[in-house]
Amino acid sequence: MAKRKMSNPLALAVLATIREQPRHPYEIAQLLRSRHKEHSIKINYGSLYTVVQSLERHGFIEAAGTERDGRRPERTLYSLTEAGSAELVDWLSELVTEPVKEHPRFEAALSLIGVLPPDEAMALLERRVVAQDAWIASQREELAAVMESGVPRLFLVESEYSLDMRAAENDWIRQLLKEMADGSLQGMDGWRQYHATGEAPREWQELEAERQQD
Amino acid sequence: MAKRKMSNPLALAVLATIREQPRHPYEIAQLLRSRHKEHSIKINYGSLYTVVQSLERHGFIEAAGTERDGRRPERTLYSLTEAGSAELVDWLSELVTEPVKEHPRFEAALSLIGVLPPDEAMALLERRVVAQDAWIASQREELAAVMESGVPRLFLVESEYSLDMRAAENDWIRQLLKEMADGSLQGMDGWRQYHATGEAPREWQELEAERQQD
DNA sequence: GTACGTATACTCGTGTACGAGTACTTGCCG
DNA sequence: CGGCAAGTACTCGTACACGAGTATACGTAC
Repeated sequence: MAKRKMSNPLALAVLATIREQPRHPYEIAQLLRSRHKEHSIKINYGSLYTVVQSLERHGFIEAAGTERDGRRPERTLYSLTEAGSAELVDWLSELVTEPVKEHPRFEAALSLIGVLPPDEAMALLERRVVAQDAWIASQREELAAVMESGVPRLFLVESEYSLDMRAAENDWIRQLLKEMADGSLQGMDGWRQYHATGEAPREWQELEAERQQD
Repeated sequence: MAKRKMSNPLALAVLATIREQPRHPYEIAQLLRSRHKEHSIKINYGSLYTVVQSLERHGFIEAAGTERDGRRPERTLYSLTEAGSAELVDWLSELVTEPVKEHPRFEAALSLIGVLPPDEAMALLERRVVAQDAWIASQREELAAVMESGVPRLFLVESEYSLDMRAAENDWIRQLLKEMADGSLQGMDGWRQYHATGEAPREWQELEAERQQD
């Protein structure tokens, strides 16, 4: 499949808000923030204007005149083109359907965790769990308050998703810590030995040699 | 806390491999790939050389001479500096401890899912679940094979993490689909009405007006 | 009426990711 | 032994993210 012309999900959000009615960039940012979308989509002014220009260059939006509020600077209103409407639905459908390989920083950290001594690593993982439990609790309260105010859950699914995935991660880490502590995670002995002596266990070196043969 | 000088986790991986012994960039890429780190850390030649140059500029690594293999081009070996060693441990510790706000594309898609008609959205989510179940199953087999070959689980935790988080996401989506289907997800009626009439339900418009007052 | 803080609206220089390319060597197969 | 494909080693031009800044208007408080 051909690559998409746009890559930043902020572009998708811009298309979605313009689809409702023509808008100018600053207003789009305000609207996305008032809907608390900044938690799921990065919203920076620099990126926003770059994205708007790129959407226009690709024919997904077009200038639909200017307006002004009092004696403030004029601002350009953008409206959605037919191509833009199609791109919005097509790209959104693709993102809903196709899992994308992301590279979370925690996953990168896990892949290098052997660099840290075992006890140190476990202490840090415990701190992560505690910090994340606190964040999860406070976000659940905030979410409950927003639902209390009448916002339908349909508009909060991404926040629920984020929260539940963080909770799932913490469950996973607790299980990992348990297996590290009771030694059932294979490799714990070698890990300790490596940090005690500075030498990788012989069987690790042999494994590495084998893998580089592939 | 001051911002880090490096931002790309690939830099962390470079530091970790150079810490074992001095290496040249192309070899670092080969080594990371032989260890299957490309699943958790993006490895592109262009990025790699940029990251190596940046690490050198910040004093985390330094050129430690050149070598050549036959009549191939000479290549520069890099070794870790004391600052680099400290940065490796400090940055890795931070990534293990501190949850980072990421913006997965699926979360962005969820935040705009109302743009799609409900039945269409549900069908797409079902396809995602199916595709991801298949990926999870095939990755579990691959993981089992790698462990069968003797690689300790310590070197596979990031793959286990990735798999288990994908499985957790699928469980979450199945639950969401259930609540969408039985109507217990608040907002389903309004969502259907919106796509049937093209008009947002009155109570949604009133809510939005309130929220923009904040 | 003035001062000042906040809002509105946007820009630009810098840093960086990276894809596709370059140049040459080596090894394998016919 | 020669041709060719793959490997080795790296580069560069382009695209874009974005932080911190700019300029001006407006509203509030004294």
